[in-house]
Amino acid sequence: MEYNFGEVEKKWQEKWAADKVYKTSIVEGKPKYYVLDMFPYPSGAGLHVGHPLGYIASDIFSRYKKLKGFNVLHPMGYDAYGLPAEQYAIQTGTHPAITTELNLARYREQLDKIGFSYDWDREVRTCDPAYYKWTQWTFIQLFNSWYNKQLDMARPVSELITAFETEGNAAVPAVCNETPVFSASGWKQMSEKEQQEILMNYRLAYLAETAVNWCPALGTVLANDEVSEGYSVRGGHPVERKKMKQWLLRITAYADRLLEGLNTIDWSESIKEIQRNWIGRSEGGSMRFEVMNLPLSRFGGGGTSKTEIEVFTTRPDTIFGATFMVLAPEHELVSKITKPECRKKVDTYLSWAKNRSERERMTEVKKVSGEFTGAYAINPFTNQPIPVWIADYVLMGYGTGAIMAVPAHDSRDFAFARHFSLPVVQVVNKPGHEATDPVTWDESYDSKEGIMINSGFITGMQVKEAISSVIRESEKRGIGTGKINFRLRDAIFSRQRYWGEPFPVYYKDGMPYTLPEDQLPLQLPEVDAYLPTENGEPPLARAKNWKTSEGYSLETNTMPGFAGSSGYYLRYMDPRNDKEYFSKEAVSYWQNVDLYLGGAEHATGHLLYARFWNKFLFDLGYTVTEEPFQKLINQGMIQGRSSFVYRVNPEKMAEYVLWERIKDNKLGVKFVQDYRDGNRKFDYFSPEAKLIIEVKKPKSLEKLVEPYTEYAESKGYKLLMIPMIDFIEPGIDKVVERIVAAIKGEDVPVYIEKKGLDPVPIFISKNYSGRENYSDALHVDINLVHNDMLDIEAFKQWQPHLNKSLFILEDGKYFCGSEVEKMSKSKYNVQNPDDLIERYGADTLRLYEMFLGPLEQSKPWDTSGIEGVFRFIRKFWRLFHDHDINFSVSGEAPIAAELKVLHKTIKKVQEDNERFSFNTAVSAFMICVNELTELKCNKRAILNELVVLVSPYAPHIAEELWQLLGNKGYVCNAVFPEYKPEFTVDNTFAYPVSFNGKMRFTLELPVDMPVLEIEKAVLAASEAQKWLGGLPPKKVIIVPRKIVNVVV
RNA sequence: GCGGAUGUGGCGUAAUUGGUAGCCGCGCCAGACUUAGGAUCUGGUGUCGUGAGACGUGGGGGUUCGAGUCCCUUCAUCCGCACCA
Repeated sequence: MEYNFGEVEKKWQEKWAADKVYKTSIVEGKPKYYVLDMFPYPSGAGLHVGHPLGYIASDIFSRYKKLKGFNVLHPMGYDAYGLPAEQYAIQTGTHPAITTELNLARYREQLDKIGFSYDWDREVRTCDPAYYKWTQWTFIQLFNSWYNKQLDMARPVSELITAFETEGNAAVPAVCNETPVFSASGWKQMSEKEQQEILMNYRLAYLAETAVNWCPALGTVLANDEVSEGYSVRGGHPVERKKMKQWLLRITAYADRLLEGLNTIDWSESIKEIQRNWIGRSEGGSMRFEVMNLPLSRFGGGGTSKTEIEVFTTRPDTIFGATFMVLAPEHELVSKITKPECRKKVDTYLSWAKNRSERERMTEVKKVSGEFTGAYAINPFTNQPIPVWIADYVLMGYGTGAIMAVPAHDSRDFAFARHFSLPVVQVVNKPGHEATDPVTWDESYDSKEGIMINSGFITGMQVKEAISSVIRESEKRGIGTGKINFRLRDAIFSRQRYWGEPFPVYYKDGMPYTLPEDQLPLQLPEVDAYLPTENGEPPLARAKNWKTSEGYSLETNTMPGFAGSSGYYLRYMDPRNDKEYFSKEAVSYWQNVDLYLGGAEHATGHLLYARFWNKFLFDLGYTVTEEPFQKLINQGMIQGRSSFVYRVNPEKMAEYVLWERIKDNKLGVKFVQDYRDGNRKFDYFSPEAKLIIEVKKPKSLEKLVEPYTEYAESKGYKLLMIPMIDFIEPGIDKVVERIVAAIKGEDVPVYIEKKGLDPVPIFISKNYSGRENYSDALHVDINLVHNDMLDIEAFKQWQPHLNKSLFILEDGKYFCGSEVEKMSKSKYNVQNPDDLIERYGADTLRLYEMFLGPLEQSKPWDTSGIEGVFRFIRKFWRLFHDHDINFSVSGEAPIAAELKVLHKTIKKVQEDNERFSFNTAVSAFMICVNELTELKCNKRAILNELVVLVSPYAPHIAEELWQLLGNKGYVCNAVFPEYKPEFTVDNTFAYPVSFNGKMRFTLELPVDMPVLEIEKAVLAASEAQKWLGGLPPKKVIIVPRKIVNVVV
């Protein structure tokens, strides 16, 4: 029987499910291996072929590890909260849970058809109360923790309270928001509310008024990683800065550990680099500059209030070159220090800067703008007064929102100084160069290489030495310290949306408190609409009785998407536990994820939050490893390959084709195109033949016959009016014949009346020369195209208006064009896996997706190669069957050649699996099957092993053959065959013999032949004489079992 | 502008340690079979050249007996970041 993939695949999928073949449990003593796919969000569109690429790879690796004796954890579940379902709910009123449920079912159905080895008993969904109970629980732990810098870990807030009660906050080594210093007695005198407000500055989950990314279109705030270039990543809506009170996670406390941890994990360099950039650690110093002569009257009375501007700089060494200062427009000191005479201009600048969108600000980076405040500060090292400016190239969100400007050694400061004619002083000298007058410079010298000049006590030092000297001196004088600054911001954790986890938080006296853990989960309430209330409160404010049993009102924000996905890999270890997040036993056995597979788009979002989440739980003693994902592989994107048909513009085509026939004196007379005479314009005109030719639709021509004839007669010209339809019927040749006749002076009718045809679309095959001059490319559904050939009948049925289409073919075929683009519905290039499985089966799809190329590389999806893989599957099947396709294997002992093929393949496939080179492994299978077919090998001893080898890639056919071979149990529980080198060794080696590095011939010699004898044998070979040309060789290089190179 | 990655036949790719460039597959060409099909099988297929042979891994240069692989330089494409002090 010819291989019936449909039947076989269905059969085994059902058996696997019925027997729970992929159910996993802890087996003490057996080595574990945890393979995880990135949490999918099941959208309404279902899977396209790009999604399963990673799943297939991880499934192959899971199955392989299982064959190698590992206890493999390979779960799957869904990130089920998300904006699309909620947007749909807003539009239609359908509860997002319903939409989500539908999408999940469809997703699951598609996944099942591909034959994955997931343990579905471990499935989790973020929107399931049994799951989000633990998301809420983690939030409570964050709320009740603070970060101890000294111990470098999170500690309970209760410890903090004890410290405040005994010694106040001055000596507490915490990462916290700015908090006034208080003593133990000060703490005790505070009201509960005041104490809670203080504690809020320390908590790892805290409520604060901050500038947030507000997206009006989505009606919610977004985290930094959810915004790109001023637009929301999801949906592409504009985002603006807005001050709001929001929950935040103090991820910045972990900045250093998040950075350090990158050195311990096996991730691609590019993702690590993206994370490093995102964390943005920079080392430098913080320095305070005193502002001179403040207008004291503004503070009511002649106090001695000292105002200082604090700056952060990575180049404290250049302080002697700091000739002015710049504050961000939003800086709190701006209004305080601005002199009355400058106030008007400053205010104008402030309102201009404020009204500028984020977008404008980003695109106009190169435009220099700013305003002088009138104030001066003292450079603490030069003791010179330097002007204080405001400018929006200084960002409030980074450092202190103020800088000391060193125009000689910072390109932005340089541009600013030039624009406003501020002084530039050189303080670093380029090694090996003389100092020059900065007036002559075209750009600043930003390098960290050089010797200090004009710099007081650091003059003559190297930059590096100068940096530490200045920091030391600043610390001594109490005007600054060494400081490390991060670009990373705390993560905004509130969303003004319905479809997300409710916060386990209620408000008492305006202060937030967390619910007791035994009241979790706090379930998402029902609402009458998924929109904000009239007063702009989030949708949860619509819920009836959204209060605790004591009557305190509950938080109306919900958590963001990354809340549920940050710790899901932990929950898979023990997914049905209702007492704990996960048991101690489970986490100490499964530890962390060994192999994590997913797209690179989560580089700064999920992958950073999950690492933070895990580290926090590690500090609390729940997780057992610092890093959640040991090895990360980012599968490349699958792009779409669009197909095009070319719709002819008949008028343009007729003109183009005709011109090709009459231009360059081809008919013996010269023609010009687009001839003009006054207001009249004609398509072609030959002054020699006094002939005008006009090509148009019959309808247009009819109207023109009269005026044109009149005109032609008045000028003594001949006139030909050719309806476009003539080019198709009777055809271009007949048209040319008429023109030739007219040139010869024969009597040719001006216009032969013709009925215009109904306008039908005309499509021309791709390779007609000149086609691009008269046709437009239109996307055509890729399912109507095979190997770039259009299925014309199917195309006509595709859309009603194409029904009567005409085609201009090449060799009776219509060839389509193609282009690589994003896979999208509107481009008709979406390939859905179900169609391919229907036609070729899941095994072929799995093999083909792997065969496409290296896993991490992006590539266009092109089905033209799938036939080859399909052929391989059938050829593989035929190895086990005789001519009449009856199952037939022999029990005979295999011969050496067969064993060699098998073991060569075992070795290759094992190595390829280990290095995730699945494309080359598929090649190896093809080679193996080709060679065994050649050898007519149907021996059980060989084929049994081969089936195991193939099973991770093509599990269904492998399972069927495994059973036909008479084995007990499932092939997925078999043992990976052992490679035996003795079967692959040869006793001869075909040496490639090169002359001057160019391969000329091969020479078969015994493997163990000594070098000297090889040389003799090579030089004695008859082919060698030709290349030696009678001369003795200069040198002979022999690498045993590799190569011979003769230098002449 | 900065950072990262990638450039090999008509196409997807292979070459794991510096050692026969182009494996495997698609496509194409020729042939066989045939109930004409988008089936199967066989052979061929980097470029130029009738040929011996020459050339050939984006371009240029270098190291080496030998370079797709190492070094320098340059170009192109893709991705990420971008006033980050």
